[in-house]
Amino acid sequence: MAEAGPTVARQRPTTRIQREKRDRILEAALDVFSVHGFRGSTIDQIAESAGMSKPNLLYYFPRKEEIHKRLIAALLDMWLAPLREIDAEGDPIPEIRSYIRRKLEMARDFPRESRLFANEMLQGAPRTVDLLEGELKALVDEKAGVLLVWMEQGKIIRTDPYHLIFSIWATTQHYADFDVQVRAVLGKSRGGEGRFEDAARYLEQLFLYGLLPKRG
Amino acid sequence: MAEAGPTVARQRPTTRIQREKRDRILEAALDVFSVHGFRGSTIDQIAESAGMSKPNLLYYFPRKEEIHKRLIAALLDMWLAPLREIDAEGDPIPEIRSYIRRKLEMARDFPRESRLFANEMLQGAPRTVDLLEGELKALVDEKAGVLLVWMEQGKIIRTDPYHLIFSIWATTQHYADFDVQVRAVLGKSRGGEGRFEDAARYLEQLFLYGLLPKRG
DNA sequence: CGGATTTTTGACCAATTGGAAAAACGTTAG
DNA sequence: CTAACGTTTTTCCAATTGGTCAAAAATCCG
Repeated sequence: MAEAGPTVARQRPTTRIQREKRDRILEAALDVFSVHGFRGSTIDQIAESAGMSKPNLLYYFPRKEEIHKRLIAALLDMWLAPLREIDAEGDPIPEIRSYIRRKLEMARDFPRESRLFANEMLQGAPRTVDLLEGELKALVDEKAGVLLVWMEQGKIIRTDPYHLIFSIWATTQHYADFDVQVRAVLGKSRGGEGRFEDAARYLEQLFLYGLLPKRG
Repeated sequence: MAEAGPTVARQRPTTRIQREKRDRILEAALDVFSVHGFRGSTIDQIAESAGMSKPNLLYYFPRKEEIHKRLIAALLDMWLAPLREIDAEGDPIPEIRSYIRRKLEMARDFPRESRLFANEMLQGAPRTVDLLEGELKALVDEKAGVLLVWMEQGKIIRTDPYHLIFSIWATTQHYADFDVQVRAVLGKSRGGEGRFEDAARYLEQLFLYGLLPKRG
């Protein structure tokens, strides 16, 4: 009998308004969550920042956690893209250099995403642990393998590939997560937009040559 | 007339109970604030974690912000101690090495303090900005000067001393702030207690030699 | 011991929180 | 145009929040 027509409620297509509002909500939520964390953020805050009423917002995302989950999922994907791009067939040094550069650009261009992630980590990743142990670990394992090969080929120094990756994450994300501190320490004169280029230059030196002057 | 005796209420000395309870509260508050941030933490949570009732807690610290302020103040002092210890008269390489080591030990032994600080930074340091621009900046300026001298003496590579300090902060604190992620990625086999020694070895290599293999 | 002081409790409050329900309002395809 | 659907607002709710207050209980000291 079923073939005669749609008897069961079909997924209605999302309307223009739905797409627009959902986007506005996610934008606003990113602002709020990235600063105050999940528990510290309120639906009211997000709604106001998105320019709508709380019940109106809840019409699009029935609960607070839904919004947060969506943000985290989108974020992780984007966040790992640079790591995915590391090419085992490429030249080690340029590959690592451009990985660092891309990560630093992300810290500059998407600081809210970085902070959202940092907030989640600080809280023990209650809503993200599975992804970390699954998708993330798998990807890092793979790239750590690539690094190991490069080390065995003598292309880069023999060292711990996992901690190498951690140190790239740490140094680049620092400029998003600890932005206030960076600005405060650099002061008005050097805390301007130039700080990312300075950081890029410094990090390149550090990762390639370290701090010891060349001997001989 | 006033000399005859104490007519105005004197500061009574703090009792044993006061000292004990205040300590217990600060301990509990560190647990809670370091995970959930200021806004995400509740007095009830802290009180329960400290094993006392909310009104009882409020008897010792009349408001939530008071507790947080005390924690941040104590923390900053402790946090900057290793940087203070950098000795302009000392040998650059050992000085920097032991600074890295000390910072890493702090991330290992005081992860809650590190996370409390990170939380505050992520939120834009609303209760800490003054300290950052004052005390902290002054100290970093001083030590950046020391590093500059070392660079001019050819003892270490010529580079940006501020970003050098940032990179040490970032790489060491990462092991406290992103602990969940580090454990998840390293997995059960390598995520155990050994990870700090591995990190120490790796960071020493990185900061001294970089990733390029020695040529010639 | 006994009175003064310190500490703890229980009851309470106004504001805020996440969310539900339903009515009112818009939009749009037929 | 109008019925059906999508959207928004209004009203409401119970739980939680930071914090008060007076009374009760515990402690301290001579």
